[in-house]
Amino acid sequence: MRPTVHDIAAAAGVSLATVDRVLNQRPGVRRITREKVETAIREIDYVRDVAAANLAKGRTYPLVFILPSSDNSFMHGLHAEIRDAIKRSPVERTDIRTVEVAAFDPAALVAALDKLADERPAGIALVATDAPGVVAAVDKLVDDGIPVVTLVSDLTGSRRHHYAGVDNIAAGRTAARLLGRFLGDAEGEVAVLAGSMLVRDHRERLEGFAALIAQEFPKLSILPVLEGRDDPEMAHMMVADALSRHQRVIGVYSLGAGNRGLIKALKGKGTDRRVTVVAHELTVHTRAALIDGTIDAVLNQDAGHEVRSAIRVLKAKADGLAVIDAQERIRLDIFLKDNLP
Amino acid sequence: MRPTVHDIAAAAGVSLATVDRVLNQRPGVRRITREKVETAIREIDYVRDVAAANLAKGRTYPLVFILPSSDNSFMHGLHAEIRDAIKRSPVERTDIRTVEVAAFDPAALVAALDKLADERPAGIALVATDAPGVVAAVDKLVDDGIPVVTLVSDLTGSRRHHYAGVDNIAAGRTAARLLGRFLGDAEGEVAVLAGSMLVRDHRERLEGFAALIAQEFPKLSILPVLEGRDDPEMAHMMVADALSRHQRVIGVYSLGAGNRGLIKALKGKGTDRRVTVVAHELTVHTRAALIDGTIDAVLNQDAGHEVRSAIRVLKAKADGLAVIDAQERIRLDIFLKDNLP
DNA sequence: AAGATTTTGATTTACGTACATCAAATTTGG
DNA sequence: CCAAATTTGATGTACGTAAATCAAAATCTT
Repeated sequence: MRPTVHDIAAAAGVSLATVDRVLNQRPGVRRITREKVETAIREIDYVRDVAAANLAKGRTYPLVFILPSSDNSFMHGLHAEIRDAIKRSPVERTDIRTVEVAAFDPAALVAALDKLADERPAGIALVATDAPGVVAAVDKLVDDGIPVVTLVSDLTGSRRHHYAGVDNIAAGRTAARLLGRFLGDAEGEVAVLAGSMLVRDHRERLEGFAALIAQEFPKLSILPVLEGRDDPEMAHMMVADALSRHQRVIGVYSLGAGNRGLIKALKGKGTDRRVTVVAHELTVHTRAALIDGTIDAVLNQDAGHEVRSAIRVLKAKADGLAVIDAQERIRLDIFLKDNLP
Repeated sequence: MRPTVHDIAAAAGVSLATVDRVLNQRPGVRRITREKVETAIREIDYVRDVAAANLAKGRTYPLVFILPSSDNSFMHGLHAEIRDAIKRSPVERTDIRTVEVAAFDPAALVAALDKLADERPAGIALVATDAPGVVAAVDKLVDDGIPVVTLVSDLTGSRRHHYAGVDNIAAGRTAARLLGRFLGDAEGEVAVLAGSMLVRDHRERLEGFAALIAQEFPKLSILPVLEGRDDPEMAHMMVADALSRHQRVIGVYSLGAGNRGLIKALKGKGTDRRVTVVAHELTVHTRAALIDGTIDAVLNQDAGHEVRSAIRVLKAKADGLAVIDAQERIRLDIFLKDNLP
């Protein structure tokens, strides 16, 4: 049988009340006694029954998700997944609230974070905007003992407890290798469609992509990045224009969220021209394009996994428990038309 | 606040004891009363607090994993993951036992399953061997109300509650497309190395692979399958032999677990010859081969995810709870050298 | 060594559910 | 309509932990 608080008391030769004081860090215990209890805990290999503890405390986990108010299908998907998580709240003892913050606005994000410091939720998940002020605000929360995880976009240099998202440099490299290998020996140009170079994940994807193309596929040259602001109209115009102006374009890497316009432009081009396309984010549109052959591969991060992982990690950190690293690693999914979910 | 049994009692106008009788299916409740309580449960949207219930019951989930006694690195990995799960048992209230059964021996598997019917564990996970007798044995367990999930290898035609594994036909098709696209316009032969065609997952992978090659890559022809029985020596000999006898081999699909021999054979061949290789299962060997360029892509199923998913599903089924389908879908991982974990 | 202070112990209640027991009420059978 | 059988209610204990209270003991001050 699993050891209980009673076993600790017996092993340490103290009363239940003292064990409780130590376990819950209540005052009024001498150093020596505290150490005696802690030794006993280690020796009998006690782990607190979190379920029983939560029952006794009537505990819930107030969690806050800070999200940019971006209007693209990935963010919509993320919101939907959070709503699903909220539906599961009674069972999971969570109490999830979302806070929307203007996209790419470090000051607004810092303000939101500072406000939460007073509120003291059990944990915070945020889609980070990369700026020194944000790093400082996050570190302050961490110092205050509030678990923080970054979601989708990481915050390097900060002491956040965890990052629930993919490695975007690796994603860019993977896209480059797929495109390069799919194109074989062909020589030509590659167009890159991004949302905005102000976003860290887009920058990182481009960085990885460009590096690997330069290193391993010298026959391919990358055209200046098209920044479509994840807007269908704009992306359509830019891609159509690029395809007509550069007849040597044989590949496209779409690393942002504005794939609707891209797909339209690709379908509009002459059917004689074969363009190999790698895009990010699996949506109804990219899925259809994958099936009809307009897109050759889709890289994806599963928003549902990211949200559930963030919640699991925040709860675990709040309880001071270990997380299963392998379980919480967010994988970069590669979809061809044959392994669609 | 979440409704409790007291709220049910109040809503239904009965006593707590009656609610308890209904909830736990104890006898001595009139039809009408039972229905009244059930209506109340639905109306106030009651969900049993599983944590509290388990606490009261002192419940643990006795689970049994039935595994083939195969000696390959994937199965070793699976065993390791189960051992990890056993370490988490105190926290997860599981009590996991593994049963080893001779590989590819339906009779032995049926015997093991029948034996478990008496033991009545809270759930059973099995690596299925595909045979009518096994289907019948599994269906009997299901009829007895014991949750059953298949692991790694499914059992079509049975009424198992869940399958924790990948779609192997899709895996074969994905391998075919990767190989076909990587080879571009080249014409030549493709060698397939399998463990044994007696194993369902290997058969299915081959089926998907051959179908897609025939359909979309007519310039490639598939050589007769090499059955290496997942043995390094044997695989080495067979592949080396095939490579020397068939000078037109430009691609290899290794769909089994015996990649050590394959890698050795590939490294032994003349360096002038370029062979594109897609293999299954990420191990230390395939990982190294991917990095040094001997292998071009690795398809993988994460044994840890499969085990944890199986456990979650079995517990949920035992409690009559819903599972999050998206969370329990085991994905086919595609690894290039750039997105290795 | 007396009193003040700190530390420890003993005990109780609570969380939401399970399960058992006994008494009371209701229904059923004859 | 009475007795027997069934159904329902009332109540208490338990699970492992949290949290509070009050008394007792130990330690510290001077």
